[in-house]
Amino acid sequence: MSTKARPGRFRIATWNINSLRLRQELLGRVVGELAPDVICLQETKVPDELFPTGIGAAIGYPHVVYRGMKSYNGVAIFSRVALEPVAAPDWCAKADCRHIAVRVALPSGPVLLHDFYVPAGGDVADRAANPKFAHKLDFVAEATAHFTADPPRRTVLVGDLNIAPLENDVWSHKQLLDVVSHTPVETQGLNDWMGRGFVDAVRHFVPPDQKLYSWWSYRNRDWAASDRGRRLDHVWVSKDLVPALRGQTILRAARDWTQTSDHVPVAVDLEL
DNA sequence: ATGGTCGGTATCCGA
Repeated sequence: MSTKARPGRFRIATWNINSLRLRQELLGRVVGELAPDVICLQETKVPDELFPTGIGAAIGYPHVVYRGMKSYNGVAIFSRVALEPVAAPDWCAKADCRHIAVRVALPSGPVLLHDFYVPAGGDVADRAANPKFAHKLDFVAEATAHFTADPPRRTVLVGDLNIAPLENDVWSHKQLLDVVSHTPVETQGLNDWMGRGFVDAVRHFVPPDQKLYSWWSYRNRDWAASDRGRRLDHVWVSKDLVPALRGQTILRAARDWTQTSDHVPVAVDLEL
């Protein structure tokens, strides 16, 4: 599969950039490698008043929406085609900038696009003992309820969902069953959410017996040799868009870039 | 079994 976008195709990428200001140049490098039409970011870690507003135009993405805060979280969408902001709720009654939504003005009609940064959930997989884990489960449950009331059509949902749902979305299913990101209560929650009318667009192309990761911890001397990855970053499409799916790319090479994020970009192509 | 490494406005917390 070509890694370059082709005419008539709509390529959407998602990347947990782990500080937009620190990695502005790498964002340009992602654009050079993938040439997505739209790129969704998480963990921008920049408050709106300090957002680097010039970089969108500088890398060929004049349409930019963002929702950030100091130090933590933050999401942003850069686009080559016009975006219309869509109201996004506060989840779990927290104004913590984990979701932004837009309509993408494609010639064939608008596509609704959601960019999510689901709470990581802390270290202890116990709702009662760990408020961060409770927040994560509540966030996923609220999002599920949201899409129950409003089933998706012509919708793409992307982001760092911080859950690796399949056995081969982690380097060791057995060893990670008790580790936050792969516990049964989380994977069940994620599957319930996706079940509200979405399809896993990357797994549409890659069979479930094949290992697939988008994140490797910084705490590993040699991330590639140990390859203890997890697939935390996802692209879902509403069921009506499944016939339009054309391909997927996980830019594993980006994990080797100098001063890179611990997540790599994930892209999906649609014929729309 | 343990601890390992990042980024932010930071000498700790979140990942």
